[in-house]
Amino acid sequence: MTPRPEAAPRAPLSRDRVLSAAVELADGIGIEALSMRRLAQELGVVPMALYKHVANKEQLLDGMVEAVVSEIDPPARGSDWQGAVRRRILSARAALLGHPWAAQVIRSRSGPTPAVLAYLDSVIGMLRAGGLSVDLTHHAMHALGGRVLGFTQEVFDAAPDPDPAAPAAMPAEAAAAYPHVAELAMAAAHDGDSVVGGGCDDQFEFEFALDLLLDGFERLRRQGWSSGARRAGDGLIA
Amino acid sequence: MTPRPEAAPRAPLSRDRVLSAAVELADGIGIEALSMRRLAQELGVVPMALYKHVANKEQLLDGMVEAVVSEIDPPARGSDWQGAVRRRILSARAALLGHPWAAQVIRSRSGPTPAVLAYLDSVIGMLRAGGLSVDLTHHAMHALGGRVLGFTQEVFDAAPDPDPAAPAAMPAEAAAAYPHVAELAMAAAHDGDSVVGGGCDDQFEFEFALDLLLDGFERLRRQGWSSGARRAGDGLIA
DNA sequence: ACCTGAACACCGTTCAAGT
DNA sequence: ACCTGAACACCGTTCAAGT
Repeated sequence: MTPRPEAAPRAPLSRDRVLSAAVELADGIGIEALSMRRLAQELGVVPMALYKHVANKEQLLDGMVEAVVSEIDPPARGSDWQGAVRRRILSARAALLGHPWAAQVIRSRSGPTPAVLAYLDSVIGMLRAGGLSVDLTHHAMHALGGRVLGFTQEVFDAAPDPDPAAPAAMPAEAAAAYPHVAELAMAAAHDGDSVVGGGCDDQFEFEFALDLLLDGFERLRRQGWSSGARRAGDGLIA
Repeated sequence: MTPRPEAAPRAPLSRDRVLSAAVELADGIGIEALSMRRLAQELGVVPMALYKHVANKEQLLDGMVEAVVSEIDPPARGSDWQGAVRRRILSARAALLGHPWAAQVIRSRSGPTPAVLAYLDSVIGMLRAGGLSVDLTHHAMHALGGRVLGFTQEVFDAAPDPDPAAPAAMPAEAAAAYPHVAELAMAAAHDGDSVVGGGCDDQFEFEFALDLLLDGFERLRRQGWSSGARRAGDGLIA
């Protein structure tokens, strides 16, 4: 038999080629139809060949998340903290809008991948630079929830902390790479909480965000706000 | 062969028995491990027997959502609108906390089930009764996102509107059963949008919620707020 | 008419056999 | 040493054969 007549000789497989093919395929046929077998077929390769480049499907999904998150624009500089944070979050939203499956997959990961951590770190850094205390920054990040990644969803599915007794368990290298994340984790640790692990007071975080929104609605109601103004914040702060 | 020695003669299968067994099984082994075959085994029944009571797995999941949502406390009466809405949303959160898979499954449904619609209708009614305009109520519901169902997540995954040209396409019976939902859908329709379908201006809704939160953070920052107060809204409104 | 075993077209992944 | 076909233990669902 001649080797596969219709297919041009494919470039050799690589992790990058596998990941970008997976992203493109998920964009095209949807995340629920993406399978190792279907992806292999798309690459003109036997299914088992993929396992040379990703350990399993979980790691494939991790890699796809990294690919999408690295499309987010780097932070712009200048202007007030609210404008800077606003631009960065809207840029994340724009990046994820091109991949409708991405928010769901990010949420389904058990923890943040490095690119996600780096992005969160930069947003935290912007809030801190704007003068928000560590405490307020912590709760603000929870309130933003998945908005911080461009979507109206919590960033990660609730997963039981694998080791709740662990103190500020962030390894030194990670703390160096993500200093703002580390600062929050450290501060939360003396409550037995961890901003990275699942140890926060979820009920408090939930009510914090809920009350911010309810108070905002009440303020807009008193002002007779209507969406003609096209900006919720307009006129809110004297 | 004697018929299945260990199992007591099972009560005859019914839709309710199938659904509550599915909820219990998902609570126990996780939603990703819940399969038609596993559920059948749990009920001491051949897999195909389930298909007498649910058309397919999608309809099984719909039924599971209905079961969980019907656990939400009915609305309490009295007190200000913020307190009433707050209590109802926290009750929804409490109901869903007992079923960690529920938020994810609700989001994965293509549209709201009747119990979900009824719940949303009641929350909308509370906001309207509190004096919020139809317009503000509409955006408030989007801003609350999945909080309205007890979790920090958009209620439904973005799905392309099957018929974007449809006008306020809510059937008369549905409009009668869910009058507050109908009011919002009607108001949004003249923009070519539908609060039920996917036709809203997502970008506006996203920025509306984002700006409410950012303004809230800024207000707290100016006040030197710290979480010792344990309530984000404390002192926000004069 | 009702129920159900076998079959179909899939999965992700292991493993042993081929080169 | 590398690659890969076959196999394993699953899926949801169809369908025809049994009662």
